[in-house]
Amino acid sequence: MRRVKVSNNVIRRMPRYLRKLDELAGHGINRISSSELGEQLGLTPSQIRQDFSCFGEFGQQGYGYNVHALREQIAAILGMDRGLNAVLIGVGNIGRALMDNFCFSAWGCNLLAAFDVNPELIGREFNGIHIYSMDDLAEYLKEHPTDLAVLTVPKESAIAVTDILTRNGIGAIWNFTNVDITGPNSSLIVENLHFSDSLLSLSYFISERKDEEAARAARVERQKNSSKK
Amino acid sequence: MRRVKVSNNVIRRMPRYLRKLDELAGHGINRISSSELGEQLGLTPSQIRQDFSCFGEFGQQGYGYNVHALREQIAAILGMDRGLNAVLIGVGNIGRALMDNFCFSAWGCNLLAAFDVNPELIGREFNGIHIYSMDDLAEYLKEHPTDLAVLTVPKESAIAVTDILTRNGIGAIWNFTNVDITGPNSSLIVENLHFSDSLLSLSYFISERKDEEAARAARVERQKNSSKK
DNA sequence: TAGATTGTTAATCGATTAACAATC
DNA sequence: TAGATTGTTAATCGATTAACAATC
Repeated sequence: MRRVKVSNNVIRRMPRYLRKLDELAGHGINRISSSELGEQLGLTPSQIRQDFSCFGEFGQQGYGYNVHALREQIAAILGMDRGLNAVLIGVGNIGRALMDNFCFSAWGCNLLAAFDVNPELIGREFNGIHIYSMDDLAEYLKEHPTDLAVLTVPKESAIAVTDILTRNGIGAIWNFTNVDITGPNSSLIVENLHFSDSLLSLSYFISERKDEEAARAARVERQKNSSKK
Repeated sequence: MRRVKVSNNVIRRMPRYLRKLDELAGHGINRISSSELGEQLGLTPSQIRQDFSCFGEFGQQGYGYNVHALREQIAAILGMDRGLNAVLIGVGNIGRALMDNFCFSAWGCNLLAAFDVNPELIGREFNGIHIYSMDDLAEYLKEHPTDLAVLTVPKESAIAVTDILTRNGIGAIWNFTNVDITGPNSSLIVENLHFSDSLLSLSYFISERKDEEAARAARVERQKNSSKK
């Protein structure tokens, strides 16, 4: 199915396609053209066809795409059918929120265990997930091959925990800490979810708009003044 | 300070620069060149200089950049000195985690109020933030000009709540729901933080690597077999 | 002054868009 | 068959990188 080296931008669009297709399927729509899909997603039809063509030929001339079939193709491309095994490190507020409310299985992942240093949490279960002591992490990973670790520890321990994880064979980290954990040399796959980066981008766009509005207001004001004399 | 229309990519790099500069300042470093910064961030010196030059001239030939001064410039660019006012809608697990643990003020935002429909939550306070009834949202927004809303409601109510927010003057939303809330026409600023999109991208990269490894293993196997005969 | 490093202009590279033959 | 729409090749656009004069 996979062919050329696919650019990051393309990959980041795939989950959006998936969500949209699920939505369409939910509305009972089972056929869609690239132009209609583009309309709904704010993308050009060309781009959509280019994106899909990185992975294969999923459409049919004169018809478009079958919503269900395309959805399954994209799910497979994203690896949702692989049942990746995950552990979660750090049962603080975010970790807890993920354990309780984030449906890992809906995205093809199995969250199998959680780890924390807090004795009050160790041994408990949230949403069916057992919480182990951090001391048992290395041992656990040796016995249970694990595809990814969800990193929700305080940022102070992010680097140290990453170290333990990589030394014990973890190849991918979903990083919720506000710290960059990519070692320059390592082949570790890191997916960052930096809340603060996201908020700061938003802050930028809000500020930009405020500046534009202020500039417009100032222009109007100047005009009023100059027409007064 | 601002000059040309700045590309999205540039803006997304700014928070990373900020974090790195904070880190450097924490280590007592007060001078850095674009090449050293590039080294540490995995970017080319050219790109870094280009990025900064979108907003002004912050360096000095033969010297480089003053860490503290540059940090302040970037903070200002991102709007961290504006004290944007925020409300949070939906005090579920993620909402709660943000209220308790996310330091809005560290990023120049004031989280001033939260809203929920749950009578057991209404009237309570978490981390000094009062929780109001959703019924009071429209009224609150009329009385308190608010720059952004943090959307942490269940995805079923995301669209309806977005509607209320925009009708009452909210111009920007930090969207934690797994739903696209951008109306095609509206000028609403939306910053998405889609957990599932992020996880699926990670899943893709893990799958890609697994496929590569499997392919390599198969190649080795074939070679072994062919050399056997 | 000589060395270092910026800010900026030009060159390259990659991603998006347009066009169109293939075909359902 | 005629109309629609794909997959793909070519053209355009934008972003990154390289080069270098300006200057601290």
